[in-house]
Amino acid sequence: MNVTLRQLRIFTGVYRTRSITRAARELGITQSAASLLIQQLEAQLGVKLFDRSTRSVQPTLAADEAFAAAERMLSDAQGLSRRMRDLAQARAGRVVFLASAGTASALLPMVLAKFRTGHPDIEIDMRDVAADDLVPRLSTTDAEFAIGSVEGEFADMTIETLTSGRLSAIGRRTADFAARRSLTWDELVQLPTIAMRSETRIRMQIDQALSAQGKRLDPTYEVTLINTALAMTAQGLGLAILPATMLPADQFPTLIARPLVRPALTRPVSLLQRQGRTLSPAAQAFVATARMVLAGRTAPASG
Amino acid sequence: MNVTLRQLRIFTGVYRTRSITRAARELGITQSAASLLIQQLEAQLGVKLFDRSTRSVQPTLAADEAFAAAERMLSDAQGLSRRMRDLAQARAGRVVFLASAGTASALLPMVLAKFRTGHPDIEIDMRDVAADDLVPRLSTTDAEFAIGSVEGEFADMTIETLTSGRLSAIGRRTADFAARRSLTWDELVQLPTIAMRSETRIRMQIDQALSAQGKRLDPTYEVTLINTALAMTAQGLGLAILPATMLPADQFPTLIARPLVRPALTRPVSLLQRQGRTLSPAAQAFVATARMVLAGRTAPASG
DNA sequence: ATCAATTCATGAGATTTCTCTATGAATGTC
DNA sequence: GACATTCATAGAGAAATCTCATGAATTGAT
Repeated sequence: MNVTLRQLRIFTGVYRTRSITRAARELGITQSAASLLIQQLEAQLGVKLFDRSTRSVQPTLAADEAFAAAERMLSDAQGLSRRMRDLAQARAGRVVFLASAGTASALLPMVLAKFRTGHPDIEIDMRDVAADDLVPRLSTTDAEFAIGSVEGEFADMTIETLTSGRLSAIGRRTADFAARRSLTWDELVQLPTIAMRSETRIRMQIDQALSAQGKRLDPTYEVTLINTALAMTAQGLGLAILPATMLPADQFPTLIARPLVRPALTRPVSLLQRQGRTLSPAAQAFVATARMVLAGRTAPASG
Repeated sequence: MNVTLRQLRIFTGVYRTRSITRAARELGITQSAASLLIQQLEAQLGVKLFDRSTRSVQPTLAADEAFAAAERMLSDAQGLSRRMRDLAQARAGRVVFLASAGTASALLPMVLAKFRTGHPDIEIDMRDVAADDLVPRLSTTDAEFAIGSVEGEFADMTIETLTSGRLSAIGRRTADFAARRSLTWDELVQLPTIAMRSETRIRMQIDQALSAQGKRLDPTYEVTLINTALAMTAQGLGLAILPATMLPADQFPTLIARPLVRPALTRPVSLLQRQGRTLSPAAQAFVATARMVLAGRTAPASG
């Protein structure tokens, strides 16, 4: 057999209290059990640890040395337990995940803010990545999950839609615009529009869908960053063509979104995970927060 | 229950080999036992440590952290075992002991030399002390034993005579002197003599014994250090009056000792130990060496 | 597609280990 | 000298741990 932490625990107790009886009481075992544990430890280490008589328990020199080592191991053990408990309760740890550029800039900041209030000590490593890279990167890096607009099926991946936004026209809350329930893509032709540059995934989805119907978006402005589009819209330069989910209400209180129809397009925001890999508790907590925050933003099934 | 080293041992094995079966084999237990231990550890830490399927055993992030801590504890445990084994076998450690000034200078150097050849890594802390202080110091300091000329009984102390030297006249190996079997104290009066100063224990013993018989030593020279007396003798300044044990043959090859009689006096060299306190293995080894080396020097019972 | 092989999980039973109670021996106290 | 305290030990019972047998999932080969 081998040295056990149990033996070390009683050993340090005896060492400190200079009494088997007292140490046993501390640990909640009987004196005889403690006596036996000490004898075992001595046998396993091959060293006398205490000179004991019925009246006194004197540590030997070897015990002095052993004590230091034992204390260290026990505090390591306690540290390990505590650390693991913190991890389990998502009170500590680190969340490494991938986010597509659009999601990272427009949608995740509010998730991050919410998460931080509940889990202030968890480190977050959000890596923004081109949407096409989400799946390959997730397979190869240490990221635990990915959030972004991904459609289709992938081997060894599970996909869960967190929210999906209808492609919308976003504009200032004018009486005119607010009165509309929706707009058609055709109507946009007559209006100044701000769309994402055609290299972006959002724009590609739009162009594909429209061209299938023989239509075409011809924006007044083309930008790279979602925030730029929104800021320009807030300035009255035109209507931003974006998924409704991408509009942070608190940041742009003057703007409202109206769905675009004919065709109605939706853009999902999905959570990707590697199959058969549990998320760390911290990641689970983060995902839960994301679900909660984003669920409130899902567009109704139709409208 | 609590985390055990056993669990950590199998945990690190599984972590390294990525296989419960292989780790179990390494530890010499069955796969099912290993599987169980991992489950226990997970339960106790409250964290999933491996994502396991029948085909793969993937450590989680928590496992990465736990592994480092576990490795540390295990290597501490091994270090402890090894260190204790070294101590037990007197391959390491430290011997702290007291020696009376005379013993320390004349008798112990050869013990130390012998001991060092057999136990090169053991540290020695020899504290030389006035003979009267041996007992009180042994009770209060961390010295494990004491060597010196002590007679009588002491509470809580055991005394063992290691060697005893007859009080002798030490002189150069002249034909005249070598022919003598012994000398009487009375004969000394006509010879030049070198004795220890009257504050020393050796001298006090002599003076007491002689005065009981109405005699008296009247030395030509009085010195403090035994070595001084011997060096002077070697120069032919006179006969040194010392216990025969105090003559290191290798250091003074020209000198020989002849016992003094009427009265014949002996001076023991004793080992003092605290009762009920085991010596450390290193100290035991040292004491064994001392017994061995000094036994060869004990004067025959009479002659 | 089927079959064999590998690997992990689980349940039952056996074994080992642990712990407790009871008791004895030693030692210091009043 | 009686008493109280403390450690050691023996025996019984409880708890744990291990092994064996088996099942389920997955991979690779035929």
